[in-house]
Amino acid sequence: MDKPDNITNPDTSTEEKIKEAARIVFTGKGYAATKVRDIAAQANINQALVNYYFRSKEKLFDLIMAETMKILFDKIKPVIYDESTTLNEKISGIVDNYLELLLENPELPLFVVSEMRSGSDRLPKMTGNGKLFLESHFAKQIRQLQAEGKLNFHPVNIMMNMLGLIVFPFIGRPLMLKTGIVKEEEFRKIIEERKKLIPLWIVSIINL
Amino acid sequence: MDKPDNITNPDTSTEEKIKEAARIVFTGKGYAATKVRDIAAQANINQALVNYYFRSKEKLFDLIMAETMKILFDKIKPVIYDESTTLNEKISGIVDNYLELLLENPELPLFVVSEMRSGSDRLPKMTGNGKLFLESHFAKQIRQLQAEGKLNFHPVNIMMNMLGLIVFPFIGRPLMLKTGIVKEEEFRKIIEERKKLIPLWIVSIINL
DNA sequence: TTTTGTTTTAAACATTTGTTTAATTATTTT
DNA sequence: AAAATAATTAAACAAATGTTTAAAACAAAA
Repeated sequence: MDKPDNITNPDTSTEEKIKEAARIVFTGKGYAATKVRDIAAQANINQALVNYYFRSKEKLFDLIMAETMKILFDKIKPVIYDESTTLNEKISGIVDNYLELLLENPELPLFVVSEMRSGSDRLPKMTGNGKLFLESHFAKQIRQLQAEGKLNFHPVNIMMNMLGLIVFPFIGRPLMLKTGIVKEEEFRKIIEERKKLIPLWIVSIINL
Repeated sequence: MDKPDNITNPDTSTEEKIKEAARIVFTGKGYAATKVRDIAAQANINQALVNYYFRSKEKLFDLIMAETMKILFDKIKPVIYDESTTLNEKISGIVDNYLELLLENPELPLFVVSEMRSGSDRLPKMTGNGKLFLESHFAKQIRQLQAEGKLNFHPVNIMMNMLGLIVFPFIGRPLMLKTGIVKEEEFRKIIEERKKLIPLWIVSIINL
């Protein structure tokens, strides 16, 4: 019988253990606050192995960041490029997919935006992703809406609102917990509730 | 005649210069990425003076963070405690006040939430601020709404949505600029537009 | 003016932290 | 089994970074 945790199994290989540990520590604390020693400790391996497998802290970070961005974009790409669905269906799809993903990875939004500060270097090329969105069927449907005069504001507001409503609870979660405005147990329930509500809200906003 | 930039003028005193420089660098890059040397350079003073006036990087940071939180809370306190205004008026007041403040200080939201990560220590007591909000007239009016059965979801959603709609554009700004979804020049115009729109959106959401 | 106290400076210091090295152990190849 | 290659380790290294020091410059008081 095959050992499921064989050395050849990439999921338990040292390289993969380091990547997974790096993902956890980087997304939890950000690049600057993360020490290579933290990653080694999290992975339960010798510190030198981090450099042995990934050359440098920065290279490892770039890898994690690129993978993270890919996860985020892959999650909506099929939805926004689907030419067979209505705008409303796409909105529901985006909300569902993202809230599900974020419930599993609550630190992702804060991780991405904190590393994307104005003056920051070490940023992956994002222009491609921007184009990818602007050329989507979703974007086309919004432009359509605007062309028909059914939109009373700048179309980018739709994007801002949707992302804001989806993502903000996760970004503000530590703060809301800290201030006692929300309790830990309620949070998940509230997010589940929002899965149904946000699409209604967005549509209501569009048709205002 | 008095010199406006006299040595006794607290605005140009060394201590104040350091504080202002620290505010700029901390809010721009976060605690971990900020070097004491960065602050000294930004303030055009000798590095040792930072420790001379503020003892340690951490003490200086705590001061800046506390002042920042105070600015943020002072900005809405008069609005949410005003017993003579309607809920809708309060919403408009909050949106106006915050968007105005954030147009002047676009990095504030990202600064606050990045330093408030789940596992982070070095956080100011926030329970007081939470109470401050929950005891406000604004919170009372929302509970009232709920008691009358006019609210079809958890009341905290109102808070999440309002803050999300106000704050997210500033949090996502670097990313949106980077992806090319928004151009620098449009941003301010869009925010100005949102001053009128967000209150409408919130009210529409509440009454859904 | 002399003295005293405060502010500023350059340098040194100690610690943290990313990276490298050289030796050891484990695995693969011949 | 022997040789070669790869993975792992503990230690060392070098650069960075927060903090301290001791002297100099400056201002205030006597």
